[in-house]
Amino acid sequence: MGSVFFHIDLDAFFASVEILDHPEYRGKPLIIGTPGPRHVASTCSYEAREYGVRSAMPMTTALRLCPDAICVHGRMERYAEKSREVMSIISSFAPGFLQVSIDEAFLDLTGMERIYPLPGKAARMLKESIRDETGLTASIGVAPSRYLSKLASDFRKPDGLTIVPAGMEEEFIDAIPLRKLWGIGDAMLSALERRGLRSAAEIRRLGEDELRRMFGDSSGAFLYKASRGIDPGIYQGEARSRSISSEKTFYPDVYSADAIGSYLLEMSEEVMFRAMDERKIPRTVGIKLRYGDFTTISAQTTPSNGIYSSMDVYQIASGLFASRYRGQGVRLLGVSLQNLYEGSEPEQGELFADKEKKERALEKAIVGLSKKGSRVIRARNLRNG
DNA sequence: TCTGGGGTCCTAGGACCC
DNA sequence: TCTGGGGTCCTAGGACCC
Repeated sequence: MGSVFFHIDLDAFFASVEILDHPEYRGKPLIIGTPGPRHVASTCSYEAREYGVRSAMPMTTALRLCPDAICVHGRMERYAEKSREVMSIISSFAPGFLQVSIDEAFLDLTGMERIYPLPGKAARMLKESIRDETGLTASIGVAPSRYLSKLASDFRKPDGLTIVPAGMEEEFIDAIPLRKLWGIGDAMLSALERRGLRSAAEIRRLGEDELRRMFGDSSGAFLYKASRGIDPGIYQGEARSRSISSEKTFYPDVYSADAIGSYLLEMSEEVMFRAMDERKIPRTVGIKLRYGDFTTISAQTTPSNGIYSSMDVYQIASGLFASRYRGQGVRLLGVSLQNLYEGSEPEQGELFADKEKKERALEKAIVGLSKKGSRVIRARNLRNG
């Protein structure tokens, strides 16, 4: 009768793909990440986890914990390819498919008792198909809400299956530490602790109005629902692109104005090419600037003239940079496009110079070429072109 | 522990409008 | 001239996720 959701989570996804492609890595501690300062691990094998290595951990720390780990650079294109294989298996298993990241998806099996009378058995079948057809293992959570199914898939890993039956929602939530609830990070955890709230059961004793007063409307409503296992609606928004960004951390810090200029140019081109590829036009350009002491500054502007070429982006980004920069070593630079709307041409009646038209035509040609696999995109070509 | 890169969403204040 | 209320857009910063 009630709702039935699956959350499917691939185990140590990047590391598992590397092991598939390099069987000699099997059984060894493996880290996806570049050794050296200012790098972090993106994933690691379960063998590495035994040493305490975790995702997002600085590589220097990871290698201190596990000096013998094999480190490999991430190969995003290969992972995306493998992800498509898995997602096609999952999406053909049942309707109500919702992919939420490269290695995770939801299925809605509500009302499918005829085909899958036992959700647990269905989940085992799906795990087997994924393993047989791709060589990868997945952990699955089965629960009456998306939110709970996501927590359930993480409950037993790797190759796990956790079922939360209707009526057991609160018991299950109570078995999970607050910090592991989706949407509760370090800041929220401290805010809760400051008020003596250490468990979902304690949060549940407070009314929704009280929680909203304490934590604000949005967080209050979130806590009220999450502590009861009700989906707080985190995955409801349609998946559309709202921003495109590129950023880079340097080691050592960068001081040279020339170097900063060429990085801004390169990143401006990269984000604008991606926008054109998606047939989007940005209304806002932003920059991000981080100094050696980790102070982070962001700035954005929405020019009335419109943004139609990567030279527009570069000029705006340079202007923003110049107006904020306080002459210290730069640890990180980033360029972003926001407020994207559909379209590949300027609005009708919009004024723009001949030069702009040519610039845009040239860039469109380059996007076309790069789509065909050609590797001709180069910042320098445009600079004097 | 010395802190990536790519995203989404929220908040708070100010400008501006009716 | 001492001063409402609601709405929208913009900016800067921050929390959170994978």
